[in-house]
Amino acid sequence: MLSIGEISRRTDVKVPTIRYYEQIGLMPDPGRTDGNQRRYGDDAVERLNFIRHSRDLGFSVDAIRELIELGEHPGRPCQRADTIAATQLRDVRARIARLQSLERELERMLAACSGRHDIGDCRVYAALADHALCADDH
Amino acid sequence: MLSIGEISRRTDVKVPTIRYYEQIGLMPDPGRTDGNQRRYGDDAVERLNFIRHSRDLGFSVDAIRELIELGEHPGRPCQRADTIAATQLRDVRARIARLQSLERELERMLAACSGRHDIGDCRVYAALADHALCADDH
DNA sequence: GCTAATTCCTCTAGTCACTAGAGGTTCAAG
DNA sequence: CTTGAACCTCTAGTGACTAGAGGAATTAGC
Repeated sequence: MLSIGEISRRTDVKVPTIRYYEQIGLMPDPGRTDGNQRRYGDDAVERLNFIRHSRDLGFSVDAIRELIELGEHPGRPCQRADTIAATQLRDVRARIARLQSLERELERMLAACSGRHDIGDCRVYAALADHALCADDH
Repeated sequence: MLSIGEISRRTDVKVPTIRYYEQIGLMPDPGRTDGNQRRYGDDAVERLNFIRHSRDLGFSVDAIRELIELGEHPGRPCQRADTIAATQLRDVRARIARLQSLERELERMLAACSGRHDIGDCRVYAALADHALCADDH
C-alpha cells in the first residue's frame, strides 16, 4: 500500500491535487491507517494515471468523470467514449485556429513597430486601440 | 454622457465586466449622477475599446494595465510596449505548438477506434489509460 | 404629474482546476 | 524514544469574469 506522497511520485500528480480529486469525487475514498493517513492500492495508481493523461490531453474533469464511469462497464459499446474524444478534438482544433489568427495579428503589429520611437507614434499601441486596423476578424 | 448600458452596447463589453474593470482599477472611477449612476465620456469609450481589443488578443489584465500606463506618457519610447507584445506572441506560439501536439494524439486515438466495439477493447480508452501508447511527448 | 418598464446600484457567491498556507498529527529511521 | 519528514484538515487565493438577490433610479408614454 502506498502513501499519498508515494503515489504522487509515481503518477506525477501533486499531493494536494490528489486530495482535491478525492474531494470532487474523481478519485474514490482510499483506505486509511489507524492514524487517518491515506493508503492506496494499484488500482488507484492506474486510475490516477488515466486522469492525469486525460487532463494532459485537455479533457475536462466532467468528461473524465464520464469516461471513468464508462470504463466501469466493460461490456458496453464505446461509442460515447469516441464522441467525447471527437468533441475534444474539435475543441482543440477551434482553439488552434483562433490562436493562429491572434498570431498573425500580433506579427503584423510587431512588424510595423521598431520599438525605437515614442508611445505616441507606436504601431503596437495604435493597433490595440483600434480594431479597424486589424486584418483578421478575430 | 453615456450610461453603463450605453457604453456596454458601444464597446461590446458586458455591464458587469465594466464594473469589474473599475473594481480592479483597469477603468477609472467615472462620474456619477445625483442618483449614483455611472456616466461615461468619450475617453472611457476609447479606453474600454483598447482593453477589449487587448483582451481579445489574449493579453492579461496585468499586461493591459502596463500598456495603459505607458500610453499615458506619450513622449516615452515604446520599447516596453513592443516587448509586451512580443512576449504575448511567444506565448501564443507556444500554446499553438502544444495544442497541435494534442491534436495529433487525439487524431491517432480516434483513427484506431471505430466506435462500434466494447469499452473493454476501446483504443481511445486504452490510449488514455497508458501514456506509453502515445507517439508525441506531450 | 403619474405609472410602469427598464435600467441601474451594491453585495455576495459561483465558475474551473487547482495551489498555498496555517496549525496540528502521525509515521519511519536511527 | 527522539527527531524530522510526511501527513492531516480547513480556509482562502488564483484569473477573469458571471449570476443572482434585493432594492433604487431613470425614462417613456399618457
